[in-house]
Amino acid sequence: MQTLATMLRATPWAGTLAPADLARVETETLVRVCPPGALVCRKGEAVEAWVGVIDGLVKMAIVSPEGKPTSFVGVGSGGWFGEGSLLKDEPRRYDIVALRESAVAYMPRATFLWLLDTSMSFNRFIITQLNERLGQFIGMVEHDRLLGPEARVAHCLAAMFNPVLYPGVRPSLPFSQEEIAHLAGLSRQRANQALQRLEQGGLLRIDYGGITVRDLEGLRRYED
DNA sequence: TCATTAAATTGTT
DNA sequence: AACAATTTAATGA
Repeated sequence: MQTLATMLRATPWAGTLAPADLARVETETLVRVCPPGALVCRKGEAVEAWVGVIDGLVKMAIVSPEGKPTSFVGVGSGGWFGEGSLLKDEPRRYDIVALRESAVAYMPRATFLWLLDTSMSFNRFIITQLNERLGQFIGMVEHDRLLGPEARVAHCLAAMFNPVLYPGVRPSLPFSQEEIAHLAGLSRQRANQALQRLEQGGLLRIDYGGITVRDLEGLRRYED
């Protein structure tokens, strides 16, 4: 996944578009390369585009008034997000931060709405996307209430490999343990211990500055 | 290419 | 939250 063209070719809805229409989408969509730590989108700004990750890794996050950062979801290569805010015509509610150098696509609102009006498969894709996202968040609440730290981390990482939401994610994720802690809503030392237990269970491998998933099904099914 | 230093990340208390 | 150990990146010979 390196260019907008290859990303679009891999999406299910692009295949049913007429070549001219696909070309139009490609022309109207902007691509920007964001260095690590850069803001891809700012909280509070008007939502003028649907955002896709061509290559790289970004996260949705906010900082509390006290300055405590909380991350919600990571989005890897091939993922799109922001359709909810785009449809509701509201200001963006989260910051989007690049975790490493990432190529990001911005599809203008007009293009997005035009696809909604003209392409049935695009509509189906959006419905599926919203549905998957809903399921992801319901799962997060459920795990947050019922399961221990190890399972929280496990499910959090497994969610990064949802093939519907993030088609192009590779098995190794450059997430520092601090990032994982933010994503799972844990302190860093608790996340550290959880990761070590998961590594002992053979579910993943801890690398410097990241982790590699070895048993995705095991992570999905992990329970205390 | 190798050695030294700085910065980031991790494991532990 | 703070510390020490480890790994990577950067710098210069």
